Amino acid sequence: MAPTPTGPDHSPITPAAADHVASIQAEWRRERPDLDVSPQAVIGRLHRLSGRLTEELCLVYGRYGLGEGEFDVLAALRRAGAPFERAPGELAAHTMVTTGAMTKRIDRLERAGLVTRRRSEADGRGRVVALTEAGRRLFDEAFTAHMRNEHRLLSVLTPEEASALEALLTTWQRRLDHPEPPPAGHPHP
Amino acid sequence: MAPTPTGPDHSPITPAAADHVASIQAEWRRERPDLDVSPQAVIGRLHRLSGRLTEELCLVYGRYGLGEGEFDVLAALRRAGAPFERAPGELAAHTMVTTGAMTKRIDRLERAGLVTRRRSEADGRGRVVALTEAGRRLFDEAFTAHMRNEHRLLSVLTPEEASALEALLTTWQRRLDHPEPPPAGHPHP
DNA sequence: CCAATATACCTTCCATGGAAGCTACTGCGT
DNA sequence: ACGCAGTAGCTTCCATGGAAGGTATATTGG
Repeated sequence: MAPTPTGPDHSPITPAAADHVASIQAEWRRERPDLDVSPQAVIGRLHRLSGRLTEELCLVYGRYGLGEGEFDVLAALRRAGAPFERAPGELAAHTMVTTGAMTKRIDRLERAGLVTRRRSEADGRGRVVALTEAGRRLFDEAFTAHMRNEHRLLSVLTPEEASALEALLTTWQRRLDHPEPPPAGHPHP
Repeated sequence: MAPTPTGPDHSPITPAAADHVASIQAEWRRERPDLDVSPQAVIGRLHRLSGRLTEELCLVYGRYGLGEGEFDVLAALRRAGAPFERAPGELAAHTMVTTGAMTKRIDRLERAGLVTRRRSEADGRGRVVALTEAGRRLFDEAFTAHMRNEHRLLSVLTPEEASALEALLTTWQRRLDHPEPPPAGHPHP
């Protein structure tokens, strides 16, 4: 579905509800008055906003012939620093996909000449994926554009808003990962 | 076996970095000191948290034999209110997928006996997708569990934190949709 | 009424990723 | 040395969704 952000009418796909989530909540309150659907106000909006931002980011990746997956792999290699090498398993862990998916991402990048794959000298089971010079150049350019894009997307928030949002997101993630840290005691079995 | 003093040490796929995003930013500051990567603090965390929450939600969907897509379609039908009917195009718009994807979702739900498909009487081109009694029962049960799950996930935030987060997310989404609303004027042709 | 165009859904093909199993290699215990 | 368990990456199959085009029906101008 072409989002056509510039498109005039196109109301069918984008109900253009000032706030889609709010109207969904209203419908649930009518249909299931027995439930408290207030968490959707946060979780639903987070989900939608995340999707919206990802969509925008992918537009930039696409300009460099990259998908989100390929971009992430190149980023992990670039972040490693010279000589820009990592094992496939490391890359899979960093980008949160299975090793099977990583194999295929590396296949595509190798075919495009952006990375090379060779056997590890230290461990015959292992492989080493390395950024090629072409890969590093393309990625550095793409990443620069990517950061420009992220700045643009974030620029509609004030620095205070962005900072408050960052803190809340960090807190939430941390508390999900570590359910009960405050009450000291019980080191548990 | 890894001692991991404090580490919950789960799967190798989840590096369990206390804050993965922060360490990624540190790497970028070392490798690309020319760029300001601060937006990642917000966008990266939003992306990761969204993925984490979606994962948790899908676990509940799965307990009822539903994928995220099917759950969304059933939700849109259920929200419509009795007799729980909508056109495929409406469903596609509500759930933000293409009509092609919607056709396949409806195929699966129809095969599972959760919805029916019939021709529209008013418009021969149109179809009407309706929740079956079995579909409504299954979904109402699944949705109750889903909301319990969302309450659980949100419960690690205080009501004040949740409310602040909701406000920030709403603001961001709104400003992305409507780039320049404040300077009143130009009702434009 | 007929032709031309628009609409609504479906079909086909392709891209991507997960799950599970396979293969090659390492490293340890005997 | 030798064999076996563990590890790393790869392969296969399947599920899901997007893009583009096809088909049937509706609508409109003549």
